[in-house]
Amino acid sequence: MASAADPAPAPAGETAILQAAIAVMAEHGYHGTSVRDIAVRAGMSPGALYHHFTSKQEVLATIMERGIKALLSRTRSALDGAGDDPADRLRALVAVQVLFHLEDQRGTLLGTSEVRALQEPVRARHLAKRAEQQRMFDAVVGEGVERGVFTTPLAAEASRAIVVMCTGVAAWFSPSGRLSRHEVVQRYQRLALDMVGGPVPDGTRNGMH
Amino acid sequence: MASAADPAPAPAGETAILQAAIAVMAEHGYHGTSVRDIAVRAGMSPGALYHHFTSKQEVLATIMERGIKALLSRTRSALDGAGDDPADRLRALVAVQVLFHLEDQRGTLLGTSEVRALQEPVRARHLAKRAEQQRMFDAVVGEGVERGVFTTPLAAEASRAIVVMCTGVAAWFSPSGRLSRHEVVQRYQRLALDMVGGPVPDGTRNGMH
DNA sequence: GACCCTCCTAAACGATCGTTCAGCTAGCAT
DNA sequence: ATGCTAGCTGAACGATCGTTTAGGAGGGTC
Repeated sequence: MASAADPAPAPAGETAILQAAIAVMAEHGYHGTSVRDIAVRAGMSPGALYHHFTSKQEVLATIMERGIKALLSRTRSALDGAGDDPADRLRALVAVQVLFHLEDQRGTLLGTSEVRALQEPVRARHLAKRAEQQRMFDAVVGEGVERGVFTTPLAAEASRAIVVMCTGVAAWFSPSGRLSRHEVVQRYQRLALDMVGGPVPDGTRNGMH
Repeated sequence: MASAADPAPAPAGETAILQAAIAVMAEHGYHGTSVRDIAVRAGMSPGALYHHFTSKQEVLATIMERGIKALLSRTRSALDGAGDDPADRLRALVAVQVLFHLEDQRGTLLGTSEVRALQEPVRARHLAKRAEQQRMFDAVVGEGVERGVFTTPLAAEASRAIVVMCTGVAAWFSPSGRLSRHEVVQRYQRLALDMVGGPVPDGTRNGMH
């Protein structure tokens, strides 16, 4: 019964290593983090790490692959349940993108700044998945423009800016800050729709002065 | 006469070290770059580096301090010459922010991902200057909203998103790509004004369907 | 010619790096 | 009891790290 009640069950083995690596690498970067740093934080000796991973590089690769896979999966299922309206679909994309990077801020910092530390061919695979993620935004924005729901002449630029802006929340958000996660999502949905020239709630449209 | 004609005069001494450090550190990060890497690329032996800097850390500090100082200086003088209209002032800020990060893409990558490698008190000073830079955007957006030129209810979020979006160009821009620097500037000016609910040229305003 | 200063090289320093290895322990199957 | 395996410890390995040191080449000044 203790296992269900523990708020932080102090994970062991592979899970402990991955959590420790995310924490330490997010702060000091891949090359700024030693295998000893990771092992100590995971509560084991340096050698024990090599029972679960073949190298420090494989630890990073595992973190990055699972992270991008989870993001792509959540993004796809959000689109699946978003209906047909381009504005709804863009709101769904933004909600997932913002929430994902808010829930795993340290993982996001790793994902954005340590791609360069990945060795091939993992690095190329990772970049391909990031491009795939971007393409889902491009498609939703592009369809909105085709249908006349979005009026921006800068679909490609707006789409890229939206992804960058949503990823950026991981760099400044604080759970004890002024805004809740939900409020951040709502505001970024509005900003995204403003960028593509999409519809916003009655009485609050920009330029209605 | 050769010195004036050489396209790349192969800098020596301190300049060579700084240029080499920016190039190598932008690719592999501070901890992923050795003093030997920097020295070899600068055309000297590792020990020679210590005639110009007291440590590898001081090399990074010099790069970061000069970079943020140049950005702040250019931003301030852009505002000085921008006139009174909030839209013009925001366009001036965006132009500087985009151009600066396009002209020194590698320096930008360093500036955004290696702040964590800076030691105190340089790190704190650097973060303070970054906050100062953000505050200049906040002030321009805030005044535009006060005057009714910008209609967004999300001034703070839009301001932060604009800075993030403009900084982000360093990550994807290619001089041989589809867009010139000038075109990027113009499009990002438009995106920024869309985000704050500002005026855009006649016949192209969003929502005019 | 003597002196100094700038800039450099070559070699070496101790520390720390990623990784390996021999061996110990606890649990489970036979 | 015996054997097997998973998970771990502690010590050690060669390599590379940031930095220091001794000394030399070259140019300007008295």
